[in-house]
Amino acid sequence: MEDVAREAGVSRALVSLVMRERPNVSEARRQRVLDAASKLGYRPNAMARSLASRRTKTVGVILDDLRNPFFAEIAGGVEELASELGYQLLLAAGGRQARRERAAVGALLEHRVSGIIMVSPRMSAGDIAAAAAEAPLVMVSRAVRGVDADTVLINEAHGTGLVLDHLIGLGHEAIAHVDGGAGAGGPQRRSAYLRGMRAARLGRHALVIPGDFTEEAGVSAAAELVRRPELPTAIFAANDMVAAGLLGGLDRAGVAVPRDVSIVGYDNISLAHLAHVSLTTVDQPRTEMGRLGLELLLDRIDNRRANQVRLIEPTLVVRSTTAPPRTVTAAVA
Amino acid sequence: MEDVAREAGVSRALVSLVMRERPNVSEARRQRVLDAASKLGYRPNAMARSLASRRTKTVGVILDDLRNPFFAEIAGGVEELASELGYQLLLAAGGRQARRERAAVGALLEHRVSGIIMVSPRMSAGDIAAAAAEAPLVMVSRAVRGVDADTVLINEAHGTGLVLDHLIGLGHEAIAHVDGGAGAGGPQRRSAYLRGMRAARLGRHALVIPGDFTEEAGVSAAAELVRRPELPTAIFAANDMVAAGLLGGLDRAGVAVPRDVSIVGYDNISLAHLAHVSLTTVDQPRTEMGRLGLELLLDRIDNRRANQVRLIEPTLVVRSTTAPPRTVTAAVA
DNA sequence: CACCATACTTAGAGCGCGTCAATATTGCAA
DNA sequence: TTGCAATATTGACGCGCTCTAAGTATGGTG
Repeated sequence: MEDVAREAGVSRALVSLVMRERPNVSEARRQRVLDAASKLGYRPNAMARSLASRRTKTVGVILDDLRNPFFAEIAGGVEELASELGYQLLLAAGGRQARRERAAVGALLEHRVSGIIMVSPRMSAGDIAAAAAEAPLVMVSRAVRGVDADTVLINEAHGTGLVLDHLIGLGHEAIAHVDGGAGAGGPQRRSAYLRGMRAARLGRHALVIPGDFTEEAGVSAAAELVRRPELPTAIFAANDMVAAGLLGGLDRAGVAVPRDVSIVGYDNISLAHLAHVSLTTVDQPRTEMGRLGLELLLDRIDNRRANQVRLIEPTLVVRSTTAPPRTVTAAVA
Repeated sequence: MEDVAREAGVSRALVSLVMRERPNVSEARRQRVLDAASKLGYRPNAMARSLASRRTKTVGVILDDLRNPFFAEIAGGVEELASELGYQLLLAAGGRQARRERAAVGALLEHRVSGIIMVSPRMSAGDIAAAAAEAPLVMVSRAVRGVDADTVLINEAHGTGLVLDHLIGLGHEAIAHVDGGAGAGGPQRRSAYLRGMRAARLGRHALVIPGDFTEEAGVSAAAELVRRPELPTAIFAANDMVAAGLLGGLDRAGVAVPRDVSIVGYDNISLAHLAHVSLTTVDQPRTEMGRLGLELLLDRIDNRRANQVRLIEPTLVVRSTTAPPRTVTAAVA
């Protein structure tokens, strides 16, 4: 900085003012400073800057795994807005392990990120509260009571309701659910499913196949279902990966979709709309979720205010894996 | 740090030694310091640390877009290894625009990252050389001559060769190619395709449909192909997204795959192995590419040595979108 | 003319650490 | 006892910047 000042023939303070893009600097001097800087290849040192100013232009993002498109797309949304606003992104994956998540939080805090966005963390509520006490925190896709943080949530009950309404509207009664285990949204979708089935007086048809959010879970759920004496006429999968596994597993077992069984997924990941999959599914606007998460975070950083919960309404995307049940079709024919 | 020292009844220097996990500190004092630190909620300040030590435990990653699984999975590989080694990841997307990429590089350099991994950058060779002059650089999926950087490359010629050998082995002659435009690997695959066709004395059948790496390109390529008097018997798509678009577009046009046309993709992204897509494609080990990129980068950081180029050999994954051409099948029948 | 806003300089403290040299303390073996 | 290595302390400097306070120069306004 000294060198730049000397080169431009101004004081070090003025260089600092120019670098921070502060007003009350004449255009002429500004240019001379910028020219000198680029001539000398000078770049302000972000570390020194944040040390001195006690502020950072970085936010941390913690997610499960970048190789999971759901997380990658949310991170993409965060990144998009962050780069628009000149923020930097420090990214860490927790791999569904509370221990790794805690380590990630620690690393982010050591870097004094100005805030943290956690996407469906697996950590305990206590750990989350501890993190929230040290930095502004926004949770996406997980709710924890009594934590000083903002939350971006999908209205899972609504999404599940859309699925059931769609299937029941088609005439289905035997609607099974392959659940997502303990992961984000899994329990909510399962209980909304059970509630919905009872509300539609289909409680006796309710059937939950345990699973997780992987394609393998869908494959083995398919195997389990075909072993049973009777196949349900529709299956609501906890997410699209599971649905894809179901599609594959049922296909190999000679069960035609949607002729023999209708399938609905959840997430609307990119593969869902491919013509050869064409999965009926619940769309979650992931990029928006990421952007909204960062929006809340930045708002929280500079205006302290009450915790907010943003409920995002999912929508149903009807494609080709759902149709009226076989018996109904037969009756119509 | 002062406070921790006071609380533990030791000197500030000792706290520093403990925090840096240096040897020659007695276990007893170590524990006292760590206890005091956790009691006071002390966290070393990574900014101050790197300012003072002139070293950073962060690496920067620049890619196109996290919402593209290809990039997300490479980033996932980098993240995986980074977290194993205690490195932090600063991530930025360039959105295929040289301007944004330059800005991202600038931001990373201001943060004094200890190195940068660029995944198929769009920037000019000059810009890349400039970046390489300021920080250790590793490029993944793009080669630039005369730049002081390591490179992780896919052997595109080999991958394309695998595709053509497979198709020609099945009896195909009219093999078209939907190309990927100027993006990473696109030109290489196209020219390897053209070379391969000529080498197989099929030059007269060579047909390149311009496209890019999107599903839409595949859809419109399908439309273009069916408008022609004669359909090729096989199509080599520049990547899986294009292949997926082709599958969808051909399906809507009533062209059956692989009965009427065989399709081969490139990348083996997660959707490719789904039963309902089951795309024959060329597999690129993306996680490995990411890990290898970081490995090279860290090696470069602490042992200055000659530039390395690691050529990764892709493999062909034969699934259900390829079969002998119709005429041959008919002849056999 | 005094007055004042704008532009710029000077000087220096301090952000939270790492680093280093010099020195002190301890335990333990010879 | 001496000696020595392993531990620990002290004090000071500097990393590259921000920020404050106080001051100087310049030009325009009433």
